[in-house]
Amino acid sequence: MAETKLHPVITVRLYTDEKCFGPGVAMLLERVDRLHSLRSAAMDMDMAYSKAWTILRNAEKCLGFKLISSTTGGRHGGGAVLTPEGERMLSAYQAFAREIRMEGEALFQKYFSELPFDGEQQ
Amino acid sequence: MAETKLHPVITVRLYTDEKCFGPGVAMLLERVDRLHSLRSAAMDMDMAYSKAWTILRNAEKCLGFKLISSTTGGRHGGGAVLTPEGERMLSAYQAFAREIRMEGEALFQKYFSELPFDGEQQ
DNA sequence: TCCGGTTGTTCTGTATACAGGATACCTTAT
DNA sequence: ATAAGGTATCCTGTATACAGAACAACCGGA
Repeated sequence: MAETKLHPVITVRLYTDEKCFGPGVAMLLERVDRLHSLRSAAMDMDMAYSKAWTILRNAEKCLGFKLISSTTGGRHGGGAVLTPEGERMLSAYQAFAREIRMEGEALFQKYFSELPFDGEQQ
Repeated sequence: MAETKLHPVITVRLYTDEKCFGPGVAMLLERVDRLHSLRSAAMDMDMAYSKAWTILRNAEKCLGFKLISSTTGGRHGGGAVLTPEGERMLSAYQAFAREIRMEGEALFQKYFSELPFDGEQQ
């Protein structure tokens, strides 16, 4: 019945009082860094611009500093790039999440390898 | 503005094709183990019995084996206890999640300690 | 002076999640 | 018999999340 083997999915979020940084913000920042536009970033994730904007605004408000720097108008209508703090935030989060997930794979073996999760006994 | 310091929250879920085991199921199982009743477990979590039942049913269907063993009727109306597989699943998940979270605390220090997340520069 | 393409912001309709009710069944004790 | 209390299941109203529309502001270039 199980086409894919049982495997762990580890989600990393950063909180203060409320949730302020998670996979969604990280994906957005990564795309803003690449595409220099919040609109393009949202489109690339099949996400409404308004939602992307709300997510980022909330993260910034909660963290207390700006993650992206935007300009409106001009040659191509404007755009957005990461602030220095946004860049550091993103790379720290990505490295952190990657290492945690690696650790997770190893620990999963440790705790779930000898369990009877192959014999489907219903 | 940030009353609580920035800190990581790490969520561990187990998937096959779909999500089948996460913090919710684990909390339910822990309470079933303690209270010998799914109804009491749900009440203890301020969760509707029907939702608890649905969550467990889904987890069992997805994993391919039963997590709890129920009896109906009798002296106290019936009850539920963990199957041997349910017990092993629960303790493996709890140990796994605990160790991942410990690891997460340490890695958070490593990646986020020297970052300028104290000076709120707006 | 208008056009183009982006940001900033709000609003609305909808889809999904969830709480809680309603009902049937089950078995021991009274 | 019947009461009691839990399991098993479905159904419904609501609340939250989200997609997408709508519109103003902005500014370099034609």
